Amino acid sequence: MTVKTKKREAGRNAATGKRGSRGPRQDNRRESLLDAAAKQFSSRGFHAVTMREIAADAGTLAGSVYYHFPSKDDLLIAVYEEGVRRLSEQVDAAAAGVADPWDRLEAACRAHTNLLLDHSDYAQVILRVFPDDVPPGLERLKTLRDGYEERFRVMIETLPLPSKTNRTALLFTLLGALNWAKSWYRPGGMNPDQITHEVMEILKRQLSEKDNDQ
Amino acid sequence: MTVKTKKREAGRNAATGKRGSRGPRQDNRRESLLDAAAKQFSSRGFHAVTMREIAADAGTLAGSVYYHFPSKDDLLIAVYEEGVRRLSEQVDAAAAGVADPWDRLEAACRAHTNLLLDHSDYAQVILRVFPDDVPPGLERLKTLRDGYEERFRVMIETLPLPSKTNRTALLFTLLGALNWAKSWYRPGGMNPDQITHEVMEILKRQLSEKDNDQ
DNA sequence: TTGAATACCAAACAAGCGTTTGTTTTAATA
DNA sequence: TATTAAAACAAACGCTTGTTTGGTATTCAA
Repeated sequence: MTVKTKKREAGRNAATGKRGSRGPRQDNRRESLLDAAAKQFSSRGFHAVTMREIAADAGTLAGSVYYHFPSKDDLLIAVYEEGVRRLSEQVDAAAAGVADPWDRLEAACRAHTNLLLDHSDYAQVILRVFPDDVPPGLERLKTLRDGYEERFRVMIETLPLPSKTNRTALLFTLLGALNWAKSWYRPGGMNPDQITHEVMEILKRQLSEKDNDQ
Repeated sequence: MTVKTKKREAGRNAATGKRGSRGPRQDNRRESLLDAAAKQFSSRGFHAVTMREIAADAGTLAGSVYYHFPSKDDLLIAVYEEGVRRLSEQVDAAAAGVADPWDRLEAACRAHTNLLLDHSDYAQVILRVFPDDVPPGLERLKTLRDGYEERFRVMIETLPLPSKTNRTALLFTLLGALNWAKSWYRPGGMNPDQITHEVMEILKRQLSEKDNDQ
């Protein structure tokens, strides 16, 4: 369950100049395993998924997973990290180069929502799995999520708003609305872009500085 | 797993006039079991909790749970139903007799948020447990949740708003913001009433009819 | 072509799971 | 107080879980 004596120094050796050490092979199944884990964890939650199911999904056996990941907990953490990485990457790319603060925020939210609703099992794990599903890794997962959300806080900080506006509340309202969108995302309904736009309309419509007192 | 042949006709006999039938005893542990299950499910999720833990929490043994509930799935459904019942009760009571549409909605939201953040393990189960954690009961849980949320839809329907306002988006933004509030509910931070108020301020501030075009 | 590191397999392990069973204790009724 | 249903106990069941182990195949640098 908790951290254990690493038994086989699994995975890629970190570029030690050590003689005789070799890099990872090209046919190794680490990536397939991560993909399978992301798919299963995101759709069914951490505890409902078994190592045998993940392994089968990746075309291998439960025992073999342990060559790449020391435990089920670590496998989840690896997926979670990759999820945050991909979200950060997409959101930063979408926001980059957009000058207007509101447009920049909306572009970032659009990327966020798209990954979360459609395009990434990795990202969806972050919504489905609770940090306390994995006691040993709890703090690490919280830190990862906080680091990701930080960029939204900064974007909201730079928004032109009436000075009395509670920007913290605005941040959490925005994130809550988007992260909850899965429950109103039905086939035949609105797509991620539309959902994002509607939420932004509601939040920004009359929050712009000039229209208001103060 | 699925529905099974009920083996012992457990629990309260439904007022059959049958001779010799007796009602439930007063010292029975059904309620303690429900409480324990609500507490555990809400804080750790469905699959992470064992029947033995729930039983121990209620001061009894795993096998004894089956006198009151035919399966773990059914136990969850019972908790979920009670959660929806309590939320509905509190929200309806809070909204009753408030004339102004915005004030009524805020009162309802305040009740909702208070139960969800503070005052009810039962209510919190609804946020923590996903319907597809329990495949056999999936539809039932979805129906329960939808029925509960319906009252918010109705309250938003009666709000005085610019006619172009997307009320569906407003509903989901509101529910998303409130249901996500757990992540910004930290000791020393805002309390449920304050959180609710801040969210409402953001959503309603300039959405009132008169200030706007159309 | 060799040899050693990488990657995987196949089988087992102990522990824990939800559930069932047969029996015993407890409380309310007559 | 005797009776009977309600409730709980105690122990086991079959199965699944995450994980470990020892051996085998595969790849690639030398």
